[in-house]
Amino acid sequence: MVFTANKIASVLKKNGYKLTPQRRAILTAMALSSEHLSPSALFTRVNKMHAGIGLVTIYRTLDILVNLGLACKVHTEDNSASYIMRRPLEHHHHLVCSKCGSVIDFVECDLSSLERTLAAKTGFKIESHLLEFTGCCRECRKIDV
Amino acid sequence: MVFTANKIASVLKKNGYKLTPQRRAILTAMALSSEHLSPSALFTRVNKMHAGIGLVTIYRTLDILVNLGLACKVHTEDNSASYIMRRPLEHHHHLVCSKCGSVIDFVECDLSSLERTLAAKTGFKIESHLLEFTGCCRECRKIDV
DNA sequence: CTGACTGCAAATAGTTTGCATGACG
DNA sequence: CGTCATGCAAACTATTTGCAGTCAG
Repeated sequence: MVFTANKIASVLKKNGYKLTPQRRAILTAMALSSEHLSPSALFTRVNKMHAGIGLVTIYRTLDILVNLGLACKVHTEDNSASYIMRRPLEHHHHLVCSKCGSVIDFVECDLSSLERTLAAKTGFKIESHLLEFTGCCRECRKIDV
Repeated sequence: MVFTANKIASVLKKNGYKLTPQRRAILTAMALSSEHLSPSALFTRVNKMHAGIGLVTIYRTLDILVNLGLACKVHTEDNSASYIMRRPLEHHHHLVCSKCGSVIDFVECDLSSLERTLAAKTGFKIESHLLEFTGCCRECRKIDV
């Protein structure tokens, strides 16, 4: 379950941010998408619903969302960032299709024992981890043989 | 054990690439560093040893190394890429210090059962995975307290 | 009202490309 | 010697910043 646009809107307010039509449109567009969107992809979608919103506003809004922990940045192969609404509470990871770029989330991961081992061996204080599987999704396997 | 500059040089030759002084300098600089280096950091180091090498050449050489599987790209927090010499044969992952950027490799990972579960659930043919821990290394913990 | 927000344009930063010259093999 | 490699400058793409006008609360 993803945060709804309304839910996020109220979090924004609580943190002293104003709720402008632009921000509403951005939140709605993000909530409607289950994939990660690059700032410019989001820009395109947002402008279909509500023309005239600047790319800069997208960047600034994404920045706020990330700072509040409502959205998260995703690593992509090309050099641009992508953003996706964060699931409440859930720590999650991605399964990325190298052909079509579709992304599936998953929450399963049991790395705590490995984490302890590594911490003990290296003296690191481990703060987070990134786990990403790459492969070929069901659809692309059909096409490609 | 990291590839030595010489070892890599011979792989380059085998693959039909010419061995220029610029490439030698880049290989040496990379082999000397245990951390990942961004193209511009590498540029700085390379030019200390052998002035006059263009940043463009760094990019082109890194590209070749990645294609030959001799170096690999590392994810970083800012939007730039970093590269590090790859260890021969070994499948490995990184433990990255968020303070100083040092990288420790490790090979331990047991993700095969998770991989099977995900493959069954999603229909993906999983080809590879990326696992990266981020934290604060022993040295930086001393300094920072 | 008033400070926060927006859009524009211009500035940065990272990376790529076109092209004439230069050098490895 | 021919081809691949290099360096420069310019092109591009992604992102950030300065600023004056606008609007939510």
